[in-house]
Amino acid sequence: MKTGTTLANPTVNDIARVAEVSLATVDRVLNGRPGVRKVTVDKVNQAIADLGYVRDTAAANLARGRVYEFVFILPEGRNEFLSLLEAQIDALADGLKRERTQLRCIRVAAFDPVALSDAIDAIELSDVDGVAVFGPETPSVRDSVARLKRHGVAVVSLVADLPSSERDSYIGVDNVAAGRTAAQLMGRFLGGRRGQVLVLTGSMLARDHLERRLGFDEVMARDFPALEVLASLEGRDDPELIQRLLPRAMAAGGDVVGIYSSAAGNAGLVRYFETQCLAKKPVVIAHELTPLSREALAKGVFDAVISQDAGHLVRSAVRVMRAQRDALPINPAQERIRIDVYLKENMPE
Amino acid sequence: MKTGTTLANPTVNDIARVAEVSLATVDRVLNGRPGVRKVTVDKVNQAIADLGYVRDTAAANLARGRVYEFVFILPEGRNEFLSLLEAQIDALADGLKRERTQLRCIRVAAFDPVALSDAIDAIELSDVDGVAVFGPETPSVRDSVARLKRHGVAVVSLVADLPSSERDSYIGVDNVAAGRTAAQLMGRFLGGRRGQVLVLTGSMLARDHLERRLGFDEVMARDFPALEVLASLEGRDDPELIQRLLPRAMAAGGDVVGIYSSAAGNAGLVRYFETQCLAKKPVVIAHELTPLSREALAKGVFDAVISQDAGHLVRSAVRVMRAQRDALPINPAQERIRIDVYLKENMPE
DNA sequence: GTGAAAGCGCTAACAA
DNA sequence: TTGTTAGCGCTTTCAC
Repeated sequence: MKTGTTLANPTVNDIARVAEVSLATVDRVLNGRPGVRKVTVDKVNQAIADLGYVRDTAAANLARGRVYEFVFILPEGRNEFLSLLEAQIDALADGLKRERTQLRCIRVAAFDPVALSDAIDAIELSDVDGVAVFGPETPSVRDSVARLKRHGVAVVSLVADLPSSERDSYIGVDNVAAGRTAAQLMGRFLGGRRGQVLVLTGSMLARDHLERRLGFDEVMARDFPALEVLASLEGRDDPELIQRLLPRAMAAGGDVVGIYSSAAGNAGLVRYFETQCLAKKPVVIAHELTPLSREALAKGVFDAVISQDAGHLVRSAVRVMRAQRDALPINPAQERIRIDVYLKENMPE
Repeated sequence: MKTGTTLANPTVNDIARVAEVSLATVDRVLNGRPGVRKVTVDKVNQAIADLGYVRDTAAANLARGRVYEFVFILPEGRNEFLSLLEAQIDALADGLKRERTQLRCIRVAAFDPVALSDAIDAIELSDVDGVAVFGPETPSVRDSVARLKRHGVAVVSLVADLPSSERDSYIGVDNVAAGRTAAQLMGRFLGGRRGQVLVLTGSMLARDHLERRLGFDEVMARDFPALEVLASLEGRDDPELIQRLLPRAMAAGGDVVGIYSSAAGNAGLVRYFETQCLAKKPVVIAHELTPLSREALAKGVFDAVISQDAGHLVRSAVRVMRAQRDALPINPAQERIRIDVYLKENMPE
């Protein structure tokens, strides 16, 4: 706890005095603006180092009258997780107005790389400070991201990473680990039973879904060889489609003792259980805590839900983009999105 | 996303102009200072409402030259969770220096109400804005908290609540729910096995431990009648003591298939498993993710860990105390501390 | 290349 | 009871 710092923090005035230059020059050096002799720059930097100066961002922004403009690009589609995410963006946007920060939200056709890169390309570079992208990674998307970066726009990938693009960072959970977690819970909850496990996925294009499946298979194969994991059912996050596909798959499987719903579109799954009357309900593990999955948990239809906090996701995205724009450091621990595990007992609220 | 607001936010100057008063008067009204006629107050408030004014906190703090002073009171004792908490306080303190916020940390004898209230009473009221208290609730502690509140100091309870005191809010998990979660996991992981479950607790004085036990018993009795929950082993968060008590309890139990370690002092538990060589390892559920419990999880000594994020805890405490001091609203969703469930698959890092 | 001075939105002496 | 004014730490014209 002890601090050896002088109590009064040094200011630009102190730097100016020590370096024997004017405030304007200090500012120029501080912000890397041209038009200062090298010797002067050195003098100022020396003073900064000597005094242990740290810039007061609040004061700087006040003086600048700076307004941050961030845009979120989300897939279209009315699934519960997306609604949650958008609600959080709206809520934060409201609170951030007093902090000179504007949030905007764009929706593009889901699982459609062209639509996504078109949307990114349509962004007016001049009045945007950062872009948060939730969508599939393809060459055209990579190019669009590269264009943003070339123009100094902060870019983060949201929920699903774009690892080979130039995005500044990824805001979301480690989806492979999330899949592993689901598998561990599935295996443990099944407690030695044998049988088949059905996996519901969204799209093979979606990196998050793919990674979850990877992690799930890995742990199932390693730790629970008595359980047979069936091929994925591609539900495209579409409740109707899922509800249609499910009965067929369940029948074909033979002895399905577990269902892992690794994507969105839980509504279809829930409705299936409402209409069917199964002798022995399989263990169900799903993703994302939403009003729908909460109810399913409470009623015992879902046994566990793996989730990521939507509020944290958007707050984190904004913090990271702002830090990136201001060339300020971030706190990695604070920005790490946790893989939340919910049983009916630990649901928040 | 659409906003109907005028782009240029109204400032105190606008209010002054519209209300036809001076800046000083506006400021007085804004800050509820006395010495303004009722009619004038009304005029100003009218203008504020009409313009939809929201105060720029950054500018206000800049002008005030305000420095927040917050103190954390933690129990003494070198257990891993406390170290984690203190490390987070130190880390945040460092980052907060540039935001005019000072954090201090006091340690008082654990499980000792008198020491705690003495420590609270010793706080210099004049130079403290808020106090975060982690300790047992007793009449003397309640009185000490009341004294703080009388002097306008913000008070939050940390980790364990002081519900009948006048603390402004509680920063920590719902410990009853945490206990319930532990029980659900225990029962599910045991998958129908019968036998006994040992509960390790810290102190009967510690509200958090008590509440966890309550929740644990509730769910075990309701959902897993085949499992017999034994009386608590009071380990006082002391690894040595725990290591001594454990073998006896295990032997006495007969057929212990599960251990719920509801408090700190996991080191003793881990050491016990290192020395003993059990035929069939019981399912172990512990609290708080620390370097020690991470390793135990990774090695399969612990099966699950219920936790609360130490970083979140202290950031939240600071945000809440600051908001309280500034009479500003908080975002309850952001301040809600989650009950984290960790398996070896979803450990962060 | 460098500096003087005004101003961002707000607060706090000090006058009146 | 109210207003005038200087100033928080930083940026930014506009001169020199």
